Amino acid sequence: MSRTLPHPTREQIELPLVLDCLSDPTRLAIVYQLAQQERVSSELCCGDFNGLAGKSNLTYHFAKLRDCGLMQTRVAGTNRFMRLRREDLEARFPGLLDAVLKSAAKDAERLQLVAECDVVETD
Amino acid sequence: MSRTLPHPTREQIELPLVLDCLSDPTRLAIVYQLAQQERVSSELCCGDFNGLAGKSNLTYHFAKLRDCGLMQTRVAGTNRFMRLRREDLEARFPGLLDAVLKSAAKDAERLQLVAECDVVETD
DNA sequence: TCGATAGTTAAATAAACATTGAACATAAGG
DNA sequence: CCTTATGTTCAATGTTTATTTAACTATCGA
Repeated sequence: MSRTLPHPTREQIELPLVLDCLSDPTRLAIVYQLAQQERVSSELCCGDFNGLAGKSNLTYHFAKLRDCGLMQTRVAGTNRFMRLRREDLEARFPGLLDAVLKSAAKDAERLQLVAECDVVETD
Repeated sequence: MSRTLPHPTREQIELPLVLDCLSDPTRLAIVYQLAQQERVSSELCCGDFNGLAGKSNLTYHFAKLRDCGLMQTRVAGTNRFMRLRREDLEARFPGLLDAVLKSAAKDAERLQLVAECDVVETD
C-alpha cells in the first residue's frame, strides 16, 4: 500500500554505511551498472539487475543501498525504478563516488562488472 | 622469529577489501589518525592507538588493514611501526584515499575521529 | 637475570551478513 | 475475471565479523 519508500535525508548519509555498501561485490556491481546507464537514462528497474543475483537477494541489496543513501527508489506500478543519489553524495562526500566508480572501472574485469549486455537467453 | 610480516603487492590490492576495511569505524579512525600524523612522522606504533580499542582488538584490526594493503607494518624490537601505503593506493585507486579522508574529516565529530590529543589521564 | 613493556595468539561469544526458496502482494493487459 | 509479470516478505541456513579475556612471546633496560 505504501507508495513511497523511506530514504535517509542528505544529512543523514553516513560514511561508514556508504563504504560498507560499496564493499559488497554485488552492490558495487549494481552501483556501477546504474552509473554506466546514467547518460542513457538515470533510472533502471530491479529486473535490469537479474544477472547479478536472485530476485529476493536483489531486494535485500537494494534495501541496503537505499538505507545508506546511495540510491533512490521510485515506485511505479509493479516496477521500482532506481537512480544514484549523485548530487546528495557529492554534497556530502565530494569526489568519493567518482573515485570509487573510476577505481571499479579500472578493475571491471577482475570485479566481474562487465555488463553482459543482455546476452541472448538460450532457452 | 619472523622479522617481516606478509603484505599484498600493489597489484594484489582489491577495491572491495579496501572499502570494507575503511567501512569499520575503528579502522577508519586508525587510518585517519595515521594520515593526520603523516606530516609529523609517517609512522605510528600500535600503542599510539590504544584510545581506540583494546590491544588485542587492535591487533585484529591492524591485521585487516595490512592484509588489504592499506598499511605497511615494520617490525622493530618490541614495536611495530605502521604507515599508510599512500603511493600504492594512489596508483591503484587514484583519488580514493584522499576522498575518503576528506569525507572523514568533514564528519570527524560525528565519527568520533577527533584525536583526544593525549588527554591527561585523570586517575 | 629480572621485570617491565609491547604486542600476539587462541578460544569463546554474540551479532550481523549474504544467500536461498517458497509463499505472498500488486498491478497491467487480454 | 484471470493470468502474467514484478517485486516483496519471511524463515532458515551457514558464514563472517568484532569484541573480550586470558595466556603467551619477545625485547629492552636496569
